[in-house]
Order: sequence, then C-alpha cells, then structure tokens
Amino acid sequence: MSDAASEKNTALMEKIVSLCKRRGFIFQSAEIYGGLNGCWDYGPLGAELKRNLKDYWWRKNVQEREDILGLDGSILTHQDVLKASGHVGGFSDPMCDCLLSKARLRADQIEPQSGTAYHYTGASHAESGWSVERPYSVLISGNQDENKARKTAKQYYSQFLTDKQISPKTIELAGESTEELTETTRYNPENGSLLTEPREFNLMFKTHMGASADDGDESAVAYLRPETAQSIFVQFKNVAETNRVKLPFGIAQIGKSFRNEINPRNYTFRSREFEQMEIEFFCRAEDGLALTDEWLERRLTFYEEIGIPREHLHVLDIPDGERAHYSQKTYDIEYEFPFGIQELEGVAYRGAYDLTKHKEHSGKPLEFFDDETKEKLIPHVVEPSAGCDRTILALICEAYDEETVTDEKGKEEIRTVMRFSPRMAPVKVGVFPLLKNKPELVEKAREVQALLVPHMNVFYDETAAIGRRYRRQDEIGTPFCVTIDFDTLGESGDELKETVTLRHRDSMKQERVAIADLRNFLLDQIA
RNA sequence: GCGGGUAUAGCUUAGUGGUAAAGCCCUAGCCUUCCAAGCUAGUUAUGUGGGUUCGAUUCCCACUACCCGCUCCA
Repeated sequence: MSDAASEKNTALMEKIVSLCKRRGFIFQSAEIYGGLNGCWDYGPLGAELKRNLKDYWWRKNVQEREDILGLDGSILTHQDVLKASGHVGGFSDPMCDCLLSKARLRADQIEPQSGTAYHYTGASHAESGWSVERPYSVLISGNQDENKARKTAKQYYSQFLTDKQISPKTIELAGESTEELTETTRYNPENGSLLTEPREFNLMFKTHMGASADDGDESAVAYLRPETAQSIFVQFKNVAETNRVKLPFGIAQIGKSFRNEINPRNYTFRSREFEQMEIEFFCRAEDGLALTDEWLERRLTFYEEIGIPREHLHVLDIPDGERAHYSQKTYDIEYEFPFGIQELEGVAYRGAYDLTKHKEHSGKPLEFFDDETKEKLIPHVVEPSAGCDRTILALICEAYDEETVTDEKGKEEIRTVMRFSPRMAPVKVGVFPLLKNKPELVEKAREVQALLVPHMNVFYDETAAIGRRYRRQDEIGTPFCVTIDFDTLGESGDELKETVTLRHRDSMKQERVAIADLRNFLLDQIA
C-alpha cells in the first residue's frame, strides 16, 4: 500500500471509529478511568448488530441443521484441559530482546554459542563530560578480533548519548573484563550483543479458584479459555451420547475467549477479550479434506448473506510448513479492512488430534461407535472458527459510505450512510409522524410503531425536521423509514387513507405502502 | 516489547502561564406538509498523577489510552 493510500485508509478508519463512538456502536472499555488496553464495550447499536450476527449464525448453523448441535461451555477452564490441548506447555514461549538491535528472539530457539564474553560497567565521553553506568557484555568467538567486541559495546552505549553529534567511536568504555563461556544462549548470534533475561509470554489469563486459594496453590489454578473449541472436545462424549448422532455431525458454540495479546491493535480487531463462533464438525477420516472445502464454501456464502461481498474476501490456503503440525489443510478467510487484509475466520482440518489428546490425558475412552460401519473410531474434525468481533468490524467497515448529495438549491453535502444489509441492521425501521405538533399524526405513528414492535427493532422519532430524521437513520444504517402524514389520515381521499411513505435508505426513494402490508413487507426484507 | 505521534465538550477544531472559544451534534420550546430549514433558551471539555510556579489546560517528568511503523500472533 502506498503512503498516500495508507494515509487515506487511516483517515477512513478514524472516521469509522468516530462514528462508532458518536452513534453508540463501540466505546472504549472503562473510558472514564483512562481505558483498559485491548478491551471494548458495545453500545446500544453495537449490541443490536452483534446480536443480529450471532442470532443469524446460530440459526443457519444450528437451528436450521439437523446435524449440528449447540453448546455453551464455561469460560473458566480446568487446567488439565489446557495441558492436554497443549496451551499450557507450548503456549508460553520465553522471549528475549537484543539490547543492541531490539530484535525479539525466542529463548528456546537460540543456538548455544561458545566464546569470550567482554563485560563492561559503563561508558563515558571526556570532552563533553557525558557518562553512563550500566553493565553490558558482548560475546565474540575465538577467531574474532577483540576490537569487534569494543565496537559493538560502543554502539550499545551510544544509544544513551544525549548529544547525537558525538561519534560512538570516540566514547570510552569502562571496566572491561573477560570471561570464557561455553554453550551460552544469553547472546544474540547475529551480533554478539547481550540479551535481556528470558521472559515468559503466556497468552492465557490465569486465575485461582476458590476464595481462600493463594497464588502459590497450583491445584487451584484455572484459566480463562483461550478458545471455545476445547469445551466442545471435552464435552464431545456427553453430547454424542445424549443426542443419537451419527457421523458426520457438528457441535457449535458462540462465546467469549481471552488471550493476553502482547500488542492489541487496530481498534477492536485484536482484543484481549473477544467472541468466537466455532463449529467442530466430526467426521470419518476419509471425508475430512472434502468437508474442509465444503465448509469453506459454506462460510463464504454466509459472509455474502450478511452483506460482505465475495470480492472483498480473500481465501488463503495455508501452505505446508505454516499450518499447525496436526492440520492437513487450513484456509484463512480474510477481509480487506482499511488497515490491511486480515483474518476473519479459519477453516482448519484438525484430524483426530484434539480428541486423541484428551483421550490420552483424561484416560477416558472418547471413541465413537459408528453404527454404519460397526467400528469404534476417534472421529476427525473440521473446524470453521470465526471471530465474532472481527466480523462486526468488517460489517461496519463494509457498511460505511459517504455520498455526495445535491439538494434542490444545488448545494452539495456529504451524506454518511451505513449500508448494512437489512438482515444485520441494528434498527430495522424508523417510524415518524410528519409533524409532532399534530396529535392525530403522532397517535397514528404510535399505532404503526406498536404494530411493528413485536416483530423487529423499531425506532420512533418525532423531533426535528423530517429530513434530519432520515439522515440520522442513514448514519446508523436503518434500511427503512416510515412517515405518517395527512394522507394517512385520509385528507386526500380514501385512496391514500391508511397508507404511509416508505423511504429507502440506499436510494432515498419513497413509495406509498398500505399500513396493512407494512409488517409483511418489512419481515420479508429483514429475514 | 521497540521506535515515532497524539490526548481541549458527544464529534471536528481554536486558544492561552491568570474567567477556555467556535461550528456541528444533542435537549426543551415556538414554528414547520417529505431529505441535516428557521428563531429562542439550555447541557457538556483541557486523559491520570507528580513537579516547577503566587497561579499550569499551557512548561517539565512519569503513567494510561489511542494511532502509525516494526515485532508478536500457539
């Protein structure tokens, strides 16, 4: 992306963030206390939007399918579950930073080295009177010039110089001593610079169960789940045994997960608390690959149904070597966010890995008896795992539009429109009396509101001019507005009596619709 | 985690070492017959904590949050 394009996209993202706050889609968590890094709250409209997304996903993937069952697992997770899944052991990589280049390295992947370590206690510059006291070391191998160590150390200390005119070459090193080291991993193999102490970066939130549990009581340790998938695997046997299922079948779950991200970024895109919509689709081994492709297509169709066109999505076929070791096939479904192309969902063929691991660790039989083939087997699994909040952000980015409109006087202005699909829109219809100081209009509008309210989210508004009310609804993406006027009351004769103006958000076109037809018309549009 | 930037009302922006300004939005009232009309009145702000100072929104430091670039993302 060019600089200009990047700036434009940053500006666009800022406008979207601003609108989300102004209209009550998304707020920063604990804003009045300065905010909580990587956490966000959904305001009234955001809550509606998210509910619409989750409801539609659930309807399509659970309620309308005979072969997928729902689950709602606990967020607090038994530590053994996450030991079995590999999250406790393999999920916490000790990391070091290079003191010179600031590069971050995985401590367990550093090649052990041997050589001579040159230690220093600090550095100074006689002419300017500058000095710094701070221990530092450089490792050089036997055949390297010792001056290389001094040069590297000077470079390191020069970063503390306040006067940038001073050449690193002219500073004096203090307290040089040497030490022979073998098989050390404390130095950066690239440049010999000392590294910071290895630090754990466990991405899971850890807690202790029980009011009296102290931090040292390892048996009381529990975690906030880092993914919803594990409770599905752990409850696999219960679900299968209580529901007379046969392969292939799925278990679906929507719920919060938590990851202590080092670096939350891009608005709500990478949050520490986030919601997932996951399916674990269990199948016979021979069907796994084909089902993965099938699910990919089904998921792409889903995104189209909620208003994200196929051409704004990218499918990444994760190549060999980059997939998790247990996965024979993984697709990422990505969306063109203003800040870049980023993942919305992963569709992964995970083989029998998860159930096998839980079988091993729990010692419980997790085989499934296949009635058709009369054999006991550990089913394979295909996992379409979507990020709910990411999809919300994609819906918002996709919907945001600015349109130049010209009024009768030829004056141009910007109309901001959220073009949500009617299915996802937080408010489905605005109901307005043309004038609020005419009680007959208000009364009729209230009747129309009451007629629609049991079936959809309706917004009643009688303040300000009618045009302003339309624009307010444009900005929150309400697809339809209904206006009750004097014709509704029968002032222009019986033909128009009991009809209203139906105004369309996208085209701004108006049509006349009978109140009696309104409910069914709108229900068809938002289904 | 590193580097850079930013922080004044719901939003967009002024401004000042000594009473913080405007537009939009919003609320109420009047008026108003279909695309942000008009008039009147009104609410709301210097991110947090220190320091310097008689006095700090302004200067300095730290923290927090957000944005950008790296890094990371089982």
